[in-house]
Order: sequence, then structure tokens, then C-alpha cells
Amino acid sequence: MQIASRFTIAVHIVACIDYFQKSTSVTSAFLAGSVGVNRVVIRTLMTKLKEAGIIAISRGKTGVRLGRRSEEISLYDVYKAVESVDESGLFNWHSSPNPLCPVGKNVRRALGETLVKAQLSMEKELKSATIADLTAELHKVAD
Amino acid sequence: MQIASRFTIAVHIVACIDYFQKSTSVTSAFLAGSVGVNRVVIRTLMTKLKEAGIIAISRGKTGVRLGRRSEEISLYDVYKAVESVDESGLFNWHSSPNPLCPVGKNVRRALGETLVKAQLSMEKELKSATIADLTAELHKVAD
DNA sequence: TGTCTTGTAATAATGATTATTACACGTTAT
DNA sequence: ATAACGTGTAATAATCATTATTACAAGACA
Repeated sequence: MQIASRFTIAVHIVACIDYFQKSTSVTSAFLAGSVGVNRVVIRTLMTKLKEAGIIAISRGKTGVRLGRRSEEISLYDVYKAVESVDESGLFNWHSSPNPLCPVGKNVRRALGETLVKAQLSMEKELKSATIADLTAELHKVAD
Repeated sequence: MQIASRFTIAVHIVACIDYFQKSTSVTSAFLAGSVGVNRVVIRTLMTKLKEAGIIAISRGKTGVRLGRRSEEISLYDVYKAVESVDESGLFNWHSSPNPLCPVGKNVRRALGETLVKAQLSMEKELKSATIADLTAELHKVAD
């Protein structure tokens, strides 16, 4: 299983806003065109990104803008905004281990910490990369 | 999205074998009882674990055994055996970004390396933990 | 040979993700 | 104020991966 594409879509959205907001009015239709998905998918993600303070939305012709400087938006911020990270964790547990078996009763506790560490390690990498980095790279490639 | 529970199930299986193989004949029915899933699910995973050399299976009453010492089986070995890790990576990409948009055309390339690094960082943690560690912890808790 | 167990195909059930339509409502410009 | 444009969101369907389950063939061992 994988981390849903809505994460890369969300990153794409934010990067697009950073890339284009000075030159164009960025709308959900515009973003849908760049990402290649339905407008409603874009809007749903936009709402989540707005709730996280990553972007600012206003209705009408204004277009979407970043909620703060792209240097201050990490990939983890985006990840957290659109994925349900906290609730269940990256690793999915089988739901009914046998409490009468010493292994079944304790695996989760005995293994849990290690898996949390693995998850945090991945998230740390996402925290160290910003949208500004990505946009810079995009500008570089486009030259 | 999460990493499928078949990973924790597989770890549970291997830990069970390590924990019980000296005292009992460990079978798919036994394991299904401890894990709390259908026998066929266990068998399917057993087959994959066997292909990875993690366990050794024989039909009849013998029961399942480890393919090598539990100190030499990392969580990553198990992870790799039952998840399709290499093919597509941990992060799922949206499939049709617009090649006519400078962002759509290049996000994947510009972001790819960072995501791979995040994935590898997680896997590194899984590599540093062994089934032996887990079984030791299980014995400790059971005392 | 009989009993136990694995191997595996076939199928269904479940659940999450993603796509799409439809329409109410906010915002801006004229 | 009203038309034009854009977001917010409910409702529904399509798709896909995961997980469950039945059924039976075939290997291993006493």
C-alpha cells in the first residue's frame, strides 16, 4: 500500500501557486489543468490546505495565494494537512490478535515503538524540505 | 493511506515461529489463531516469506520453522517480502500531470529524490530492528 | 494408506480513493 | 445591484487494493 496520491497532488497545488501567483490568477480550474484531475478534487484539497494555513482562498476572481512564505511551508506541513497522519499512523495493524496468545497479546506493544520511530524518521525528511526548495528546483529545470 | 496490515501480520507470523518453534509444531491454523485472520491469508504470506528465505515450510505435521536465525531477520526483510516495495515506492504519484505546464512537466523529477530519501529513511529504521529483538521483548513482557 | 498440512484458484466482501455532477453561495467588477 | 466568476460541499458512482472465505488438489509423514 502507499501514501495516497493526494499528497503529491497537494504538493503540486502548492508549488503551482508559488510558481504562478505573481503572474496569473490561480484557480481550481487552472490547477486541475496542471495536475490532471477533477476540479472538485482540487477544491477538497484546497480546503484542507486552507485549514492548515498553507494557502489563502477567496471567492470570485482573485485566485488562490500562499498563506505564508514558501520557505516556511515544509512537505510535512502539506502531508499532515491532507493525510490523516495522527489518527492511525503509517503502519496498519491487524485488528484482532488473540489475547490468549502471549505473542498475540503483546506484539503491538512490543513492536509499536519501532514502527513509530520508522514513521517519524520518514516524516523528519519531509520536514526538512520546503516548497521554496521545490519551486527553486522547478525554475532551475525550466531554464 | 497506510502500509497494509499484511506487514504487521507477517511480522507477527515470524515472531510467533521464533517464539514457539521449539515447543510446538507451528502451522497455518495455529498462526491464524494467534493473528486472528483466515488461514489462507497466513498461507499466502507464508509463501512470500518462504520465497524470501525467511521461513522454511514443509507439508505434513512438521510445522513451519525459521529459514535463518532470528538475529539475521530484520523488519525490513519482512517488509520487503510481503509489500511490493520496489515497483512503485512508498509515495503514490498522480498519473497525468500536464506536460504543457512547467510545473506539471517537472514536479515528479524535482520532487522525486526527496520522496525517495524519505522512504529510505523509514526503511533504514526497519533494517535496524530484528525479529530477535522483538522476540526478546515479547519474552520480557511475558515474564 | 490415512491423516495432516500446504498451495492456490476463484470469488466475494470490504473499504479507501478518486471522479463527476449539481447547485448553493460568496466575491468582485461594472 | 446584478452579472460573471469562483469556491464549498453534498451525493453518487467508478475504481482499485486489501482482506476474507470456500474448495480442492497435492505433498509429507507416521
